[in-house]
Amino acid sequence: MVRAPCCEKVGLNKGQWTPEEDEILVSYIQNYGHENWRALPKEAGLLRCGKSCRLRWINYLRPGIKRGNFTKEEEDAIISLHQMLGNKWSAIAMMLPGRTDNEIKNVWNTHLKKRLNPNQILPKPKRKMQRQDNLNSIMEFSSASASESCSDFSSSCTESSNVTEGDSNNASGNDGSLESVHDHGVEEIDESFWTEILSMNGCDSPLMVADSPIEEDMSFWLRIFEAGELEGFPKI
DNA sequence: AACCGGCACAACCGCAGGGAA
DNA sequence: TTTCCCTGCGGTTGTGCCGGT
Repeated sequence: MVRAPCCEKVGLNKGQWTPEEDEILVSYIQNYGHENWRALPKEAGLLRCGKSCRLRWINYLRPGIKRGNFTKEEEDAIISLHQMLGNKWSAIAMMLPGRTDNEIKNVWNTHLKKRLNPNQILPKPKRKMQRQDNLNSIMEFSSASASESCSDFSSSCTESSNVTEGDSNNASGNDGSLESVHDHGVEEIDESFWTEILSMNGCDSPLMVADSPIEEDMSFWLRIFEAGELEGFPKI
C-alpha cells in the first residue's frame, strides 16, 4: 500500500520552532482545538507539517508539561518501568504525569542507560508489538499491584491508563474543544485522578495533590519494585 | 582564543494501528 | 473485505551548549 505523504513538504519550515510559531500554534489550539492535525497548520497559517505541530504541542507547548531536571524518584521510576516495559516510552510516560515520552526517551538514552550494566538492557522490542500490549502490560502490572497493599491505588492507576489513552483519543476525537486539553489539562486531570484515589483509599494524610502527587507516585512504584512485590519482575 | 568532543534536547522520519469510507 | 487517511509511537538525527585541551 502506498502511503500518502504526511504533508506537502515543499515550502514548509523545518527545524527549531520560533516563538512566533509557538504563539500561533498555541493561540489556534486555544481557540479551535486540534481536531485535525493535518489540517491545523494550514488553517492556523503555519508553514509546518501537521505532525510537527502535534509534536511541538505535545512535547513542549501543552499545558501541564513539567520542565526541568528529573528528580531522583522519577529517574528510578523510569529505570524500573523500563525493566518491565522496555522501550515503551509512551507507556512509561503515562506513569509520570507531566513528562513526555520524548523527554523520557532522551533522559534514558543520555544517561539513565549508562547506569545499568549492558546485559541488563532489554533487547529492542519488535515494532510489531501491538500498542494494546502496552496497556495490557500496565493493566497486568496494576492488577498485580492491586493484590497487594495498595489495591485501590493500583486499580486507580489502571483507570489512569485508560484515562490517558482516552485523552489521547479525545485529542483527535470528540468535540474538538480545547477545553478538555487546556482547561482540564494534564495537571488537572491528574489532580482529579489523585483526589479520587485519596477519597477511595480514605487516606487521612493529604498527599499534596495540588503541589506534587508525583513524588508520592514515585515512592509508591519504588516501594513496589524494591520490595520485589511484582511476581515475575526483577527486584531492584 | 580557538578548536574539539561529548552531552542534552528538540525535532524529524518512517512505520504500524485503528477507524472510516 | 479492502483501501485510504490520520494519529501515535519509537528510533534516529540535527544542533546548540559546555567543558577540556
